[in-house]
Amino acid sequence: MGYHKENLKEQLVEIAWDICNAESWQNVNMRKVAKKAKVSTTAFYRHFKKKDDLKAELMRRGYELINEGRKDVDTFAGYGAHYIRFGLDYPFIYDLMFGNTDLDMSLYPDLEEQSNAAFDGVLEALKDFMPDSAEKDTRIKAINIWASVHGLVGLLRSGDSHVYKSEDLKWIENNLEEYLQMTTFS
Amino acid sequence: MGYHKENLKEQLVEIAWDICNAESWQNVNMRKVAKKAKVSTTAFYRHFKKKDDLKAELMRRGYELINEGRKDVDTFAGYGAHYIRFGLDYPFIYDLMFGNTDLDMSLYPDLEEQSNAAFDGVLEALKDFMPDSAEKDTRIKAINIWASVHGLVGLLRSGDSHVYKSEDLKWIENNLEEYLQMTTFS
DNA sequence: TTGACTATGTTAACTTAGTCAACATTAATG
DNA sequence: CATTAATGTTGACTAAGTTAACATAGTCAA
Repeated sequence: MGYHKENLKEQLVEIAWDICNAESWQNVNMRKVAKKAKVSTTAFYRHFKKKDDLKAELMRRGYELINEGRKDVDTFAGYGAHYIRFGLDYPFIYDLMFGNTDLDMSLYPDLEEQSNAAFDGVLEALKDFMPDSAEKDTRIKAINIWASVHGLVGLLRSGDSHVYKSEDLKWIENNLEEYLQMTTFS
Repeated sequence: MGYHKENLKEQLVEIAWDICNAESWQNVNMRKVAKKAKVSTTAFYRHFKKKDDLKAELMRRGYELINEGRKDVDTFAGYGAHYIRFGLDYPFIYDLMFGNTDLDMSLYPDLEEQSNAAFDGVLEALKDFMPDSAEKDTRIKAINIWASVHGLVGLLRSGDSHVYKSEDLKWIENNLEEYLQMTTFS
């Protein structure tokens, strides 16, 4: 009877992912994760140096998920919509990835790589879409789109307000492609 | 000799603001704030119910600051630039305001009001700028601009990367108005 | 097989941080 | 002046990240 677990590291990450995905990173703590894995609280430290490492791993998986899914997309607007939907489908994972995680990405090369790949996607897609533009203009545009997409996710999630009406947000959410077309290439 | 402090509540908020502004909200803790104010750790609880109240107050002041400053601005692009500069000048306060603060704003009406006013500003300025557009289009555009501005602050702050070159970011930062013009009304 | 080294777990305890309860003092009010 | 409300203090509790010391299991060379 296993004093050692099957593949504890993987298990811990999955448990943490599930909690984070369902309830936010705030609700992920060592004692809870350990209990679900049926190990002692500190078993974690045999596989990670600190809690931040776990966070980084969840983030990395988030990017991985985005980057995989994007391979099926062909239109440019569909591309942006893909990112936005990720933010809506995995809100708490998204928070982890794009919130102000005072995490130093350079400490986690695998994470950094996935993160860069995500932005790369936008840039490449844009190049195909507007092949005649000057290189710099394309990059600037990509930055703008990236910015818009992320800002929009925040707004869509923040919901109603006396100023930006929820009917607008609903319309946008249901017409992501059209919205992106409207605002990106007006 | 004052067993009671001059205006402790105000003092605590200012100390917290300073720490947060310089080092991020993560580094604001009751014991540190109390020590700087030369009172006991728990004196805080005579003026606030919990730490979140302090966070809400800092956020409210952040919005207040943005909203005041914006009265001097006249051009639309200048307007967006004003928001962006706030994000760059007060990065940690900005994080507090627009990061994923799982704070329920509806619990803090004063905060909510300032927050709404900030978005309102964009909408009003836009209406002046494109008076002929349909109401709904204007609102959608406002959402898009709001989103872009916030996303951009994030990018400007995240700095270099192998994909979005820092030279682009520098250019944008030094030419905010032009960038906004380019991307908003292309 | 054995013995030693390494990986992986466990227990106990330390630390930091938010918060509360009980008590003390000051200020204000009738 | 006596009472009461407001504001401070001390001490303690709790949650959560983390470390140290110890235990066991697995691996691999002699």
